[in-house]
Amino acid sequence: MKIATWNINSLTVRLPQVLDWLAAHPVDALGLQELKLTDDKFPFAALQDAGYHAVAFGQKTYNGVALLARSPLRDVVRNIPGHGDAQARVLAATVDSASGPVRLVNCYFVNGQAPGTDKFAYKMLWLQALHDWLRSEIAQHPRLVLLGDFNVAPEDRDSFDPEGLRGTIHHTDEERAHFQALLALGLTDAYRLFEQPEKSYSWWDYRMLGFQKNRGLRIDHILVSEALRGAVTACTIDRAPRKNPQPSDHAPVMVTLG
DNA sequence: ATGACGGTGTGGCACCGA
Repeated sequence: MKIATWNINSLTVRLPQVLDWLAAHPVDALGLQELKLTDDKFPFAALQDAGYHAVAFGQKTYNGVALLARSPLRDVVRNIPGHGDAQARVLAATVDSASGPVRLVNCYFVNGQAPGTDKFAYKMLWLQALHDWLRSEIAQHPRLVLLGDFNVAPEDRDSFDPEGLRGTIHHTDEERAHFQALLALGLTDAYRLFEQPEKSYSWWDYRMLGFQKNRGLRIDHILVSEALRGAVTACTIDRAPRKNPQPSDHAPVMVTLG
C-alpha cells in the first residue's frame, strides 16, 4: 500500500499536476493540503475519472485539506473534535487495505509566522490540541498514519541553514518539542526509518532560486503508529514536480507499507 | 535584510505563506 502527502498551494492551479502525478504514481491514498478553495469548487468528477474517491474539507482563500483514495473513505472527521477552529486544517478517514483498515489523519499544521506573534501562540495551542486528540484516535485506530505539512523542521539536518535559522519559525525548540510529543505517542517518522540522502528537503522558497540552490526545509512528514511501523518498506520525497512549470513550493512525500 | 515569489481577493496593492 502506498500513501502520499502533498501541499499543492491551490488546487485550482495545481489540479493538472496532481492528475499527472497520480498517473505516474498511482498511490492508494493521497493527502492534499492548501486547497485554497471551497468544497463546491472541489474537482470530484476529475478525480473520480482518475479512479479516486475523495473527501474535501476546504475554505475560501486559505488552508483546506482533502483525502483521495482508490477505495472508499469512511468515518470522516473534520478538524480536531472539541477544538473550535475557523480554519480547515484536519481531515481524518479510514480506508481498507488487504492487511486491515488504515486510519489516515491528514493535516495542514499552522505556520505560526514568528515566535511571539498571535499566530505562533495559535500554533502552540493547535499542536497541543492535535496531540491530545491523537492519543485517543490512536487508541481507537491502532493502524494510524499522520501525514501532511507539519510546518516543523524536526532536526537540524532537516534545514538548509540550521545555525542561521535557529529559533526562527519551523526551527524553534517549542515547535520541535511538540513534534517530539507526537513521536512519544508511538508515532515514527517514516522517512528516518531509512538511510536518506543528505540535505533532503520537501519545501523550497519560491524566491532567490531556493530550489536550484537546494535551500529547503523538510517540513512535510508521514508518521506511522507502532502497529504499522514494521510494515514500512520505503519512504521517499519526489522532487520531480518541483521542476514543473508553475510548481507548488512543496514536493510530495510517499510511504510504502508492505 | 527591508526584498524576493506565488496565490487569492474584488485588486489597482495587501495579505499570507515558510
